[in-house]
Amino acid sequence: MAQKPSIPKGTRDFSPSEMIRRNYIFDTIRNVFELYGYSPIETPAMENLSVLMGKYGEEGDKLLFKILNSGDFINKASDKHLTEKNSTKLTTEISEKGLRYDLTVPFARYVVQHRNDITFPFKRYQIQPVWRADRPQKGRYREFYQCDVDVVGSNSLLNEVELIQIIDEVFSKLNISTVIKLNNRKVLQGIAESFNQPEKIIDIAVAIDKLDKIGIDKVAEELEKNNVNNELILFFKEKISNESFSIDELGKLFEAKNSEIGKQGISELNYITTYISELGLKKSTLELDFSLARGLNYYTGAILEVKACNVEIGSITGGGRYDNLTEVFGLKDISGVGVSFGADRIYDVLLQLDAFPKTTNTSTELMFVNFGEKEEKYCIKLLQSLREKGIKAELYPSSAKLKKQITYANNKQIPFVALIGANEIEENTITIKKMNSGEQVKINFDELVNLIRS
RNA sequence: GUGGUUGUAGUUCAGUUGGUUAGAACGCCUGAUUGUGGUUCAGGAGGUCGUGGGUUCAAAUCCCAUCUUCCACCCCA
Repeated sequence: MAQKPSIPKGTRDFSPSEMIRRNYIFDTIRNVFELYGYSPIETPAMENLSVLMGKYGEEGDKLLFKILNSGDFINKASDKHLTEKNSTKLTTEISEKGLRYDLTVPFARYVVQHRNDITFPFKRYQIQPVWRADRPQKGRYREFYQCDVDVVGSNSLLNEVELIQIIDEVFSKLNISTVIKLNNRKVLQGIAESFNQPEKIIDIAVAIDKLDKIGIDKVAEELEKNNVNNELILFFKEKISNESFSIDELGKLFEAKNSEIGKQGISELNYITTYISELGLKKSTLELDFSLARGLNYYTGAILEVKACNVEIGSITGGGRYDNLTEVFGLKDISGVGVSFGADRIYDVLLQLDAFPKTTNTSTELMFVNFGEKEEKYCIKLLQSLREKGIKAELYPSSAKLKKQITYANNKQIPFVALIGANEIEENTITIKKMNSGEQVKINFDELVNLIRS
């Protein structure tokens, strides 16, 4: 009769064992964020569409989940748009809220809205789910978590340096080797400017970003299609796609063409790489990659992306500097820079590398077997004392067959089981079964505490 | 959004050119073992074959729709 229930496309349930692992990732990331002086905030799952629309480009708007207005929304829609069946125009009349697409735009809104309560520079982190109406694939979901760290109200490049350190710290704690790819939008702008096509910057960015994936020839094809001039295409073909092409060469180009923006991009990159090479990284390598562009078009300065070594998966972290994000909400001259860790992909990477810690101390350490009413009353007091000492313990809730109770402990991987029957109560002892060996010992309460702690 | 792919027991999967009662392994439950799990042995439960419609004497099998899964594009964490 009842149909099997299900969940929407691209969403997932998480079992206890998955949650233990997910929390391990979140806890690690959170600890690093706090170590670097960032404070947590949260924002609502839904935002007004006016906040979200237009921030992610045309494609992004399509990927927003929109929420229908309450009440008789269709009655309030205009007949004109209904009969025209114009979805875009109709949407604005029947929906005014949407689920957040990322954490950066809601954060910008937050900063503007609370500007009087915030002392700048404002360093915050935020770990919450986001939603995208994308077609799901592996490592790509419609609901997923982002872990964002941003600092707004500071132009200092020290922030970029610090973010790279945070990335290195997080992945070294998670035991993942990574490559951090770094570029600067100003460099790309400088290139576009040097070849007299500054207006093509977006097309160029979108095309060149695919270099690793489709190769230089296809990139050139796409640039041609977008009417980018041959001189520029040739430059990409001969220089940018060439491994040995250096930052100094690029600098010379900008000198020759007198591109201020390009020169600035180069000096920013040099600042960051010099700092990082002095500080050193634990488990990551920092690489300049002039083909890195990133789709989100609010970036204006440094852009970076992190890939895990030895795992075929999209980028697991990305971010950059954005100068004008708060401006669209009416607050000028506030620059921000931040990165976003993709917890779900990090989970997949850890799984593939088999890099989750073997011991998870989050589950029960001791279980009391339940022999009956009298024993239960006796055990529950011991249980309370153990919990007060910080030991994770539980009492089997009914006096089921001993076999069933021990099977339960076995499946839950509880290392110690306490058997307290009439004899033990009389003797004031506790029989402990060590589940890994099957060995049993009779001890007292203090000895038990020491045993579990050892 | 475009093109392709997938769905059978709790799980992973068999299932012949459409043909009687849809199978296996693992898991689960019961017992051997009434105070003892992971091993062994014996037995048992569990499926309107994703959903809805169609073709046929007859459909898990063929057709259509729909949902879901995975993949490529697009885009991205």
